[in-house]
Amino acid sequence: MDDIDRIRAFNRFYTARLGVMDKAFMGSRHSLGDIRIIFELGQVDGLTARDISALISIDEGQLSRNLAALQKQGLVARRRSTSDARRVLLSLTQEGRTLLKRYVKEARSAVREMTAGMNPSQLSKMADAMVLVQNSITGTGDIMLRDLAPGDVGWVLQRHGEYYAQSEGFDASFEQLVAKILADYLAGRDSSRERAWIAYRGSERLGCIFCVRGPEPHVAKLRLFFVEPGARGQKLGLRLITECMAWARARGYEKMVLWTHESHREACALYAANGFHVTASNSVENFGQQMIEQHWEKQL
Amino acid sequence: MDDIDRIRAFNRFYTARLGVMDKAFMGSRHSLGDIRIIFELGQVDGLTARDISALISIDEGQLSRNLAALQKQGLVARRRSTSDARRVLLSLTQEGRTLLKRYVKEARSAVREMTAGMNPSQLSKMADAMVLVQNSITGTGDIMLRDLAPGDVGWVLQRHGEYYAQSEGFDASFEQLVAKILADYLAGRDSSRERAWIAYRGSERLGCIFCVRGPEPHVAKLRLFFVEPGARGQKLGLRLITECMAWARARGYEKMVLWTHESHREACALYAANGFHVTASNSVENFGQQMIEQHWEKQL
DNA sequence: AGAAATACTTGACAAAGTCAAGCAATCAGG
DNA sequence: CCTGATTGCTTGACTTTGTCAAGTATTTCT
Repeated sequence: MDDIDRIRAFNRFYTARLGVMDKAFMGSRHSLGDIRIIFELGQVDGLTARDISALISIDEGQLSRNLAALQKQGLVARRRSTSDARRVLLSLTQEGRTLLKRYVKEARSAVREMTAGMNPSQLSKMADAMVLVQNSITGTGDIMLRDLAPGDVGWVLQRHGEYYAQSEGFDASFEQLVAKILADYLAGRDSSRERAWIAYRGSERLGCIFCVRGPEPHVAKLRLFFVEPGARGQKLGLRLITECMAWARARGYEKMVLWTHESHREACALYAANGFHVTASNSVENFGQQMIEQHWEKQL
Repeated sequence: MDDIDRIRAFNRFYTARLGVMDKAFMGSRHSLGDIRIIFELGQVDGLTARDISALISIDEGQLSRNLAALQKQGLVARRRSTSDARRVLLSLTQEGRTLLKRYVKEARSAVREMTAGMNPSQLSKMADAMVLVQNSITGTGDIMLRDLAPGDVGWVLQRHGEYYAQSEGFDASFEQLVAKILADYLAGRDSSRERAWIAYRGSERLGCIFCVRGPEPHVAKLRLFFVEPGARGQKLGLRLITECMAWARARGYEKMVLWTHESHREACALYAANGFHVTASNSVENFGQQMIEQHWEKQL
């Protein structure tokens, strides 16, 4: 069962689920169409008929009739636009607003019923997953950077371990090295000269980079640079490196060094594009793999 | 915007999305209802009309007419059950199967279109999230245990850091301690006397427990016991502890000790229920909090 | 054997969806 | 400022889908 099939299975499942929840409105004197119209008007005042038909994909003819009925019931007010007499600006009347409130309540309790039996943390995990689905499809949501927060260190370790095991076949000794780097960072951090950034969107972590003291006082070391595969192609790596270099420069460092492997093509390309150059390169066996390690540096 | 609202927002969003994807079938000579019937029959042969009406929530009268039409088109075969002459067993004809294949193809390409612009890892992340939503609602999926795999150590650190910071206000020194425990475990592990378990469901990690060497050779130490809040109430904690104790016993340990805090009520209750008793208890300040630490032990 | 339940089918309507035509207001270009 | 095109909405005519109740044949229960 590949991803496409999993998505199709979800679609089928959720179609049925939505059908069940829509039944919550049965018994009210309004159809689902009417209710959607009321919801839309509740969110934005002064929509035109065309706006609504585009928003909820309803036929304009149908909508026209629905609106006529809602107006007759005293729920919706129509007034001609003064600037363009073709348009009819729609809004909910006071009565309409009251009804909307009742429908919102019913919708919420339908959701609550669907999620009965879930504990609060399960519930917000599910809501997180839904937001992720929504953002994946619409491609929205802003990526931001922050300093380390609880759980971040573990995430850095987890993703380095997982990702490099999967993509380059690194063995457990790599995870061990990362664990040591992180433990050292946490234990003996000089906060004026060292810091880390986590890139995140909502509650999802998308990348990281660390700036730590190098071998000499005026030299900074870039470490643990990582961008989630799913978040690549959005210049996030560039953003992290830029941020890291700017911070190091501001703290008085004069040079920045880093250690990596030739096989990390994407990262190396970024380093090169940002003015780093290779100072040493030799073939070694590390983490159970034959590889070419590289030392890079750049004057800040 | 609370969880319920986020779920409602998702419902609205996904209703529209499903509507768009259903348009993929427009132009075929079948309605959505017909297509659903064909899909169901494609999955299971020999369904009765009632089965289908229950599966896809369609009125029996409607279904009866749909089936009559599909039979007339030579896509569906109806035969009376020999054991119960009221029932009509339905199945796809060869022609029906061919058509189904075409529709599956169209459905898959509609999904692909919806997810165009996503890279493969984003796509499977989204599919994972969908499976999580589905499992959250249906409550299904088996929880299993395994030894550490890449990424697990980081997850243990991440969740300990996050969870205790949030629930008990522990500061970063706790994360540091956990990092050290894990780094030590990875660096100097005696695999015949020490091991760890991760509880997981699908690609989601739900809990962990570690068994390591204690102060004396015949004494085992239980550490880093954790169950995701969202996975509690399913006896998973008990399962982890039982597994851990059984393993320690089998490895020749005679006693098991552990260190915890009184505030971890749920865990303490589990320890007590499994024959542990408190051997020492004193008030200390740890991780930025005033707390009562406890030493527990149990003869294996 | 007779009442009740089950598995459909049919008829009669109501509701929702679709399509094209129509009307008034506005815009764009000479 | 005149004219054809476009926009925003409405209306009519029609098809499709959804709903409810009643009907038939069969089976189950007692």
